[in-house]
Amino acid sequence: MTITEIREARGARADPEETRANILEVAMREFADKGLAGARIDEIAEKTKTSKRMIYYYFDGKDALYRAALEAAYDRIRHSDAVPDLTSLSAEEALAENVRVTFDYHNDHPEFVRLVMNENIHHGDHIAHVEGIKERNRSVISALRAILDRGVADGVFRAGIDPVDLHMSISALCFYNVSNRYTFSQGFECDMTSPEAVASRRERVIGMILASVRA
Amino acid sequence: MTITEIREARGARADPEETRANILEVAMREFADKGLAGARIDEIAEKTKTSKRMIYYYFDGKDALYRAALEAAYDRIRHSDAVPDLTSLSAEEALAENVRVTFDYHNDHPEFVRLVMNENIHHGDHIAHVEGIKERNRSVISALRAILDRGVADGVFRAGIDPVDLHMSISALCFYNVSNRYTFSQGFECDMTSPEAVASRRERVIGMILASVRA
Amino acid sequence: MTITEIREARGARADPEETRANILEVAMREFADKGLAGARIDEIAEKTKTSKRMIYYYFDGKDALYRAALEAAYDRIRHSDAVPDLTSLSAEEALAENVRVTFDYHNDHPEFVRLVMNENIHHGDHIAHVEGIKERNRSVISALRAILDRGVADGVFRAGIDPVDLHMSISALCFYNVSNRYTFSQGFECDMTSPEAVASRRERVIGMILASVRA
Amino acid sequence: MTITEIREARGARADPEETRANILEVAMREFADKGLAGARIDEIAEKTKTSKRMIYYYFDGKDALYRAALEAAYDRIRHSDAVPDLTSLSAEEALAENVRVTFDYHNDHPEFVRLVMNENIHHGDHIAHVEGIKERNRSVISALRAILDRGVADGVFRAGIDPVDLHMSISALCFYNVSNRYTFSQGFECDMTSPEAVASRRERVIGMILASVRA
DNA sequence: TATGAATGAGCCTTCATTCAT
DNA sequence: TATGAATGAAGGCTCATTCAT
Repeated sequence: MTITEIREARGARADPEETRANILEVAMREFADKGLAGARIDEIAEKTKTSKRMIYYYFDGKDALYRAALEAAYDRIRHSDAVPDLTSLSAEEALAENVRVTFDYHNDHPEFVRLVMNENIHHGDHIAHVEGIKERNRSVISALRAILDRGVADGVFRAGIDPVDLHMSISALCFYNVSNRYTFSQGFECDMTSPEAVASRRERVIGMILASVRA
Repeated sequence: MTITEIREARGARADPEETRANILEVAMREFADKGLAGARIDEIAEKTKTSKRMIYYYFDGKDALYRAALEAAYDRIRHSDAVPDLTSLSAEEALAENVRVTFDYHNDHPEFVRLVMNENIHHGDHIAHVEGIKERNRSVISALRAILDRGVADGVFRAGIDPVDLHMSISALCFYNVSNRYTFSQGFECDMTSPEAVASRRERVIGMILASVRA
Repeated sequence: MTITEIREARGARADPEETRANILEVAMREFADKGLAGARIDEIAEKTKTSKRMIYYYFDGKDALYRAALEAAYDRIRHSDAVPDLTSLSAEEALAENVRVTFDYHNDHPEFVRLVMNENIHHGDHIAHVEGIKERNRSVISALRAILDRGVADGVFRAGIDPVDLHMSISALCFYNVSNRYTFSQGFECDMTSPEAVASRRERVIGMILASVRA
Repeated sequence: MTITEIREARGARADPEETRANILEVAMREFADKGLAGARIDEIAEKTKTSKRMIYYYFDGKDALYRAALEAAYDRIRHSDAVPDLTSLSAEEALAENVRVTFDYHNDHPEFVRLVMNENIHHGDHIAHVEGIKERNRSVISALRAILDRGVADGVFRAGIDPVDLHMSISALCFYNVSNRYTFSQGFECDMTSPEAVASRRERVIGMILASVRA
């Protein structure tokens, strides 16, 4: 029994921060699952520990809640160790690790992938309001650039590779595996979610990216 | 004056096929633009040459119309020459051309890409009902397999490459460029839609795929 | 039994114009009774022969319905013979008749008075959108001016009286009797609605106006 | 630094009377501005120096607060010198002064006028609960009666004038200028609020009242 | 006395769908 | 085949009010 549960059992109030976080968590799942238009405030409220009214108390309405959920999803990736320190590895190993971590993050956080899909369905209307994305992205790019530079210096990578372009390729290969899971696996009658399928696909993606930068 | 206009001027009935096709065309655009939940029957009807009632006459309701739109989108790709005859080319040239055509199809038909995104948002619930997809896919795979086999025989491609896996990579790289256009270009402050950006990305995607299969 | 009632008894549809008019009629009464903020769409719908949905079909929402009700109230006064032809009467008799008609119109149409009160509560925000008011007002003023001119020519009225100012006085005395009925009659424990009270007040108002213009 | 600020800085409690008065002041303005149904407790609370909870602490709820505001408005008029001692003036001068003061009071206290309008919108439901009104009114009437009697004795006023009826006329002319400001000035494209317009209207109202009582 | 958090009822509005002609 | 009118269910949101501290 957590402290909060004890409190609640005693009829005491829950922590406001917790209430807010709980709403956000549920909203993230619902918006990821059904999209902005498809999600229902009532349903979100029901799955929450509080009432519908509190959604309007802590957030401002459906759109604002969606934006908050989007922001939270990006926030989470920012504060994860999605891009660990790879300076002790060789350029090739570092790039491989970078891809591996990216692949796993997508695979482990389908709700993030789906929120991004959704945002693209909405022509990216809300993402501009989400702070901190560009900084995060800049650090991703500079990490990649460092690896590329090292690889070029070591004579293992080709020169002239644009890190943004490389990131796009990595991202595309990692994203698609989650985003297009349903249509692809149905259309081609193949498994994309079993641990084995995931593991083997991950290795192939790493291989593709490495092959694309080799000298 | 078109034939239809003459007919209408004479008080004659509009061509049922044309009416149906018109509704479908509008529905495809609307569903691609806003998604299943976001699109509005009223709005679709308004952009149609006929009335809302006809949507229910020709189709069965919103879901059925969405399914019909999805089917039409896949139908269109099937009847396009998206996979032309490449037997006269070398294995490498054939694969490059295959990727090029796929890339261009995605780029030229964002509504198709967006409908597929949407279908994945809906967990692929409707795509099973769409006929003819699997045949199309089988032919895509067998075409790729033929190219791979030829390349292996010619000693230019590695052996043991799974054509489904290769198609997944091609698809991912082509799809992402359209599907994640909004979030990626905003997040990384780069252009993804200018003819130059598209052309250079296309070449890089081709290069990546070729590099990944080379012996 | 009206034709419409017969139709309805037979299960046939009511006349759309009638439906619209019915909604408007009910809305006028409700808005007059409770004000814009106090009136309830649900309650209006309930008192209607149709459903709530139809309010949004024929009008656009609460505000638009309120505006339509306001417009209808002014429309009604415009098409009433509130300002009859008085050219056959003497200037004094004409002015007296003008006041009498104005007084009676206010007394007989409290919902009009109350809608105007309401509009003033809302700082006249909606009245600007109501067409035809100014024309009506101009004709009211020109009628008064004609009477005044005649009276001056006949030597019975003072010269230099502003017809807009005179109309303001007439309007104030007629309006107040309906608008402030509740607070005044309670505060001063007097009757303001009995036929006798109305008749005697009407004569006094006429007397005041005449006294104010006499030479 | 005010005494209250010093108190607050020392962590001392605010003066209860002051808190109450502050709430009432804000409430009066808000109810006058938007009406009972249109005013919002939250908005009132926000404009207050204290919190929403205090509204329920000091008053009982929205309706009670509205009643208190109404009462305060009447209270204020009661304790104003709206009806000064006029015994030293001639009957005509006294009546003129009475009208002038009444006119100015309305003009200077639009929030009072608007609260009364509102109360009439609500069919005078709350005014019965407001104490002290009738006494005030009785004194108004007896003051008028004294002036009338004096004027009759002096041979300048007609006999048989009902002071309540006279007060109704004075009130109507003074009230309308504020209450119907928005619709009248818009409808007749005239100015009703400039100092000049107010002054000239005031003189005409005085003139009308005097003309109506002259022998 | 004071406050932020919480609530449920009810309000305005929209949606996909069907009916009568 | 075609259309304007009609509908009920549900969706998003706001309100006055109360609770626990």
